[in-house]
Amino acid sequence: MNKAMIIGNLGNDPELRYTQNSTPVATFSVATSERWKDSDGNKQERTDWHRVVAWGKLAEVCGEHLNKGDKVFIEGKSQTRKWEDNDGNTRYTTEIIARELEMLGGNNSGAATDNSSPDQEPPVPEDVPF
Amino acid sequence: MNKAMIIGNLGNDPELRYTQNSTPVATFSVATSERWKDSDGNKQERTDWHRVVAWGKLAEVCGEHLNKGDKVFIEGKSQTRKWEDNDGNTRYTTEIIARELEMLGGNNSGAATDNSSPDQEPPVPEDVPF
Amino acid sequence: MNKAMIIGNLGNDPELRYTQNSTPVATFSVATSERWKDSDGNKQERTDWHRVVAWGKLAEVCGEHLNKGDKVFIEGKSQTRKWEDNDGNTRYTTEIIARELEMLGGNNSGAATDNSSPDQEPPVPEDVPF
Amino acid sequence: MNKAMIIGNLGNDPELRYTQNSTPVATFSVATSERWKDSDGNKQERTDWHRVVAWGKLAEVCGEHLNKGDKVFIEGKSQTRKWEDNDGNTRYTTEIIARELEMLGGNNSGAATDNSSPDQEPPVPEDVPF
DNA sequence: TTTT
DNA sequence: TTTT
Repeated sequence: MNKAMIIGNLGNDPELRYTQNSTPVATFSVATSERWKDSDGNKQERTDWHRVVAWGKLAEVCGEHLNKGDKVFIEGKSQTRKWEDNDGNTRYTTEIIARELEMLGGNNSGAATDNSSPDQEPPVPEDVPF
Repeated sequence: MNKAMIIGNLGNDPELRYTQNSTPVATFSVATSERWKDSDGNKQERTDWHRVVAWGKLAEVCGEHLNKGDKVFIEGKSQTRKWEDNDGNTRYTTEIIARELEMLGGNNSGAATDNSSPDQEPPVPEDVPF
Repeated sequence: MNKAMIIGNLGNDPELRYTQNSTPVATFSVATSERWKDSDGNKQERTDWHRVVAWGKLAEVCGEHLNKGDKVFIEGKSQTRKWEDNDGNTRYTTEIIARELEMLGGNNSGAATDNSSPDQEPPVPEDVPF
Repeated sequence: MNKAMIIGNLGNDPELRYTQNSTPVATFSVATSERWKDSDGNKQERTDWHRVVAWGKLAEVCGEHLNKGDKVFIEGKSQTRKWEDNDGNTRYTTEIIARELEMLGGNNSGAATDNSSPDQEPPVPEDVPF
């Protein structure tokens, strides 16, 4: 078993691309938050960002129906990919490969704007058996 | 919600350390495997490695009772930590922070030997609120 | 492991009671729905009702903040209780004993009205170790 | 979402039957156990029995490879079925409809013997869309 | 680096 | 980068 489940909000609009095989791939980030009180009784908060990858029909559903800010439930598996940065260093990126997705009614108010050009990102996922 | 659940085998004996606060921390890796047939009917297999971190009493249980090769069920959350490698590059490592652990009866035959000195590892997790 | 996780809507306001021990207990029902297309391409829908029981502080949170129609995520374990109906027959009721609960922003519009007096219900859960 | 996950041991050999549609159905029971210390420091233990139903190909895998005593991980959904007992009373039975199953290496020693003829059981599950 |  |  290798199972990841998150409920959180999209930090950006899904990016929908296609592999050389014409398989649709959607990628986006989801933030989960936890709140607790520390030993001094002060409120603490932590946000974790999860990279999510969806393949096939699910990727297209994401591309069409998900927007920045939306709250979603995602179930999938956690996988770590190897890639090389510009300096030839080996890097690892862990992603949730989505298998199921439930929209939980989000903050669709206002136009979602894609956040582009981060400094350096891992490459687009390659085509793999689903 | 931010939930990770895996069933897999330990790739090494847990390393048990203590933060400056004397909080026990155990770290180890767990392999999950999936097998499937590709479109040509050929058997495929993929192994994913998960870094696991346990805190407090659970860390001590891991240090005492878990060994390389053991099969375990682990439930926790997925968190990504930032660190700097020797060249001053920012790196990210995703870990499962264990909350529950169930031993599933593993391969305790033979002495488990710790695998030491990988090229470069992320630093030991810092003391954080549980 | 014995884990139940649902995302659904409350069918009634939680009933908050107290055991002889003064331990708070909240009970309510949650509906989950699934939709699919059958082999003839017709849309099908199925709703499942889950009895949920919360104990202690979580029971009080439920009593204060949850209302009929609210959408929630609930994690807990599934337990089956034995009881006797009015005719002395042994009956079984399966419940989710909640451990974690996340409000997902529901249908708070309008006054929530409790659905009362079903024909025959299982008795209130007894006081048990948490 | 409606998700049930258990790790436990089979209380009996799976019963494999076929619906009028020739769809295979396997049914069996799985025990999960929890152990804890009560407020007086005494060890307590509780066993919960879960009725599991598998359909289609998964049912056949269960019929062929699972035996009484085996340890398994099961993932599925929780559903409650209505039926009538011999006195015409409406009864409800909650089952886990399995979607995934992982064998965890169990107690295959000795011949597994089916436990037969309980007083009164719910009828065999009907054929439903998967 | 594990295991089947 | 999200959300409450």
